[in-house]
Amino acid sequence: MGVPTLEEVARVAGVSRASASRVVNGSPSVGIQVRQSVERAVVELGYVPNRAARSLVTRRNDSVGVVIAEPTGRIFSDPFFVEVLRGISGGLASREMQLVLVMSQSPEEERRAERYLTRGHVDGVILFSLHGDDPLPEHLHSQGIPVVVGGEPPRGARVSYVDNDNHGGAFAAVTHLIDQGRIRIATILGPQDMPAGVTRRRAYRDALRAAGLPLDESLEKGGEFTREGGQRAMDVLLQRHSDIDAVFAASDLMAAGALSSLHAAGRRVPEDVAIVGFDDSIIALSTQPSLSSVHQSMELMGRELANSLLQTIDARDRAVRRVVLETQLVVRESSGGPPTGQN
Amino acid sequence: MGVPTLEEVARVAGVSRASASRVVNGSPSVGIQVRQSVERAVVELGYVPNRAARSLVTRRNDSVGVVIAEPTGRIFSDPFFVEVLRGISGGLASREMQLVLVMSQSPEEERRAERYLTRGHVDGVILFSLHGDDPLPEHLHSQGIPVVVGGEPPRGARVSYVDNDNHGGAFAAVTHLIDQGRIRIATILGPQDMPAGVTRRRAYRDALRAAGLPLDESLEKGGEFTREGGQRAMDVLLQRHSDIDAVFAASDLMAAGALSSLHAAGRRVPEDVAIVGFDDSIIALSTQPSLSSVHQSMELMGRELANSLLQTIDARDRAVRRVVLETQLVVRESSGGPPTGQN
DNA sequence: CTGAAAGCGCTTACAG
DNA sequence: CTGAAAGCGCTTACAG
Repeated sequence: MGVPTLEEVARVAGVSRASASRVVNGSPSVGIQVRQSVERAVVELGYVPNRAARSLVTRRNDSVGVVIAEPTGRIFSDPFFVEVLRGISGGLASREMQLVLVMSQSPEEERRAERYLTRGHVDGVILFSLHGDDPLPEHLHSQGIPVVVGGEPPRGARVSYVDNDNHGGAFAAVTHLIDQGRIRIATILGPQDMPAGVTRRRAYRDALRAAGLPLDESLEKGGEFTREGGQRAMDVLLQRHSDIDAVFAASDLMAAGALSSLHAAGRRVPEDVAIVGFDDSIIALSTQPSLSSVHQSMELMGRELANSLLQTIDARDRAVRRVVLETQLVVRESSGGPPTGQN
Repeated sequence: MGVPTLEEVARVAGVSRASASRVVNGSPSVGIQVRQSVERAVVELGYVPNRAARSLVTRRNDSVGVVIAEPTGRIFSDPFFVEVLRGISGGLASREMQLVLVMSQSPEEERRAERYLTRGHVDGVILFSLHGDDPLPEHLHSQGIPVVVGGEPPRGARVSYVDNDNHGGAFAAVTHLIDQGRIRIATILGPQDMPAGVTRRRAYRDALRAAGLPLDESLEKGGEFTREGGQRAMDVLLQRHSDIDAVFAASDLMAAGALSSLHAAGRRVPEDVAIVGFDDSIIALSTQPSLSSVHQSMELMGRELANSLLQTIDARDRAVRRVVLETQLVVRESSGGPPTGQN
């Protein structure tokens, strides 16, 4: 007994193994009679195709690799990961494709991962949370492996990607502060070796410019993408300019740090200084006061990543697909929104 | 050309396919001569075994399924997930086992996931973040599939598991508050349909009892495992007892909510009320003041989950393995620790 | 539309 | 210790 095979399905249905296979794979050229009896047999026996056997002949795997390149310790962005994974999982589910998760924590493991991915174990690869100029996406792509990247890919990598509208979101955030009558608006920059960091800075400047406000580099201060980084940056900014009345921080975590700094300096938020973060992560609701922030849907990004990859795999083309997802400003207490738990 | 096969390796090495296979699989009964020439050929050709072909005959998959049963929306515990995944990934890496992630977001998807897992697509399953009395672990186990659960499994499921020492951690937290001279110690309970919630409550009581402090049920108040839940619970507790001088919250997120409530009520933390959370998540460092909390290593849990599962798979036994991981109290500002960023 | 047959790349008794 | 051979469960030209 054990697990039923196609052979048994065919026998029960009274047809050849080839016909049974055609029905199972939805081939159109199958007689209605044959189809029905095979379908009945499948149900009766509880038949499920053996992936390995199928894979051996089709040379497909019905699986995609998902690479999280984040080294340990950069937990700050963790809350995103699961959301993205959820989205990918959802996007893959309808196709019965499985999600093979690859996390490399050491250069050694990274090499192993790359070997694994290039040896035809997966039909395509989704990469996200890339640091700096990671050569992996271009590398995979040049080997003919369908690849799509979450976020803007490293320079020089001619691969498909799905990104959030960082510019639009940051622009809206700064414009919101301006609309509140703020005129000395500082910014806490994200890492300038990450595309998102660079883009959010550009949007900050563009928004000031659009409003006719003067640019002043001393109102910009970067730091690590951490709470402490945000706190220190805010300390410095306050020291430079005691008249700052608003801050746009490139991440919620940095904004939370800035909040501490402002608190320590005796500034009231939002009365003295208004502040807006970016991510709209769980942190935005944990701070006191609650944090205005730019919302981005990481689950949607995951779903789009899956869709893009599936399209590339199906099309077998080498076209570069780009998708930019809308972001949205959520106003909370820290920039004058109403108190308490609005979602 | 294309990908080299065992056949080619054998030809280059001048041996039979069977011998080549034995070398690749590390069989001991192979002559040194044969071994060396095969190894050379493997390197020369860059040979990597075809998983599908191997799987077809061995009836193993070299993959384990990881199920995250968490429905969308319960993001609060997200930061854990990636850490656990990282641990699992690390634990699996040495064995070249792949991690197939299964996230089901609807009952429909859950059925599909279960079908997938029971059809021999994976060699074993790791489950975590189970809610209530999920029948899945027992179900899989009864079908002979190696299973290990992260956290205490649902009642009635006789399966292996890895858990954090919830009792020890909570006991230490409450004892710490007592040591600080606090005598009216309230607790914000976690969901009582989750083992962790029940155990932490029991530990709270045990600690009070051990110190000779009276038990008082009106000092216990539960709520959802959210920030708002914590806030509301604290509101109620303060209303019941204006003389509360300490709080043990069953999660950091609830503690953050309690902090807001205390703030709104004009209580100073830790001067008037000391507070300790549980999880030592990123939230503990985002609050103002920083939050004392019980640390648990979710990455370690992941690693142990992988190890346990691998053992079960190898042993082919049905033994129930239990591992309890140490937790550790981290004292920060909210209970009298020194200010600012100690890790 | 349907079936007989070849073959995907590997492992593993079975002999020797 | 080594090799010839069978067989894992499936798909897919190829004929008809």
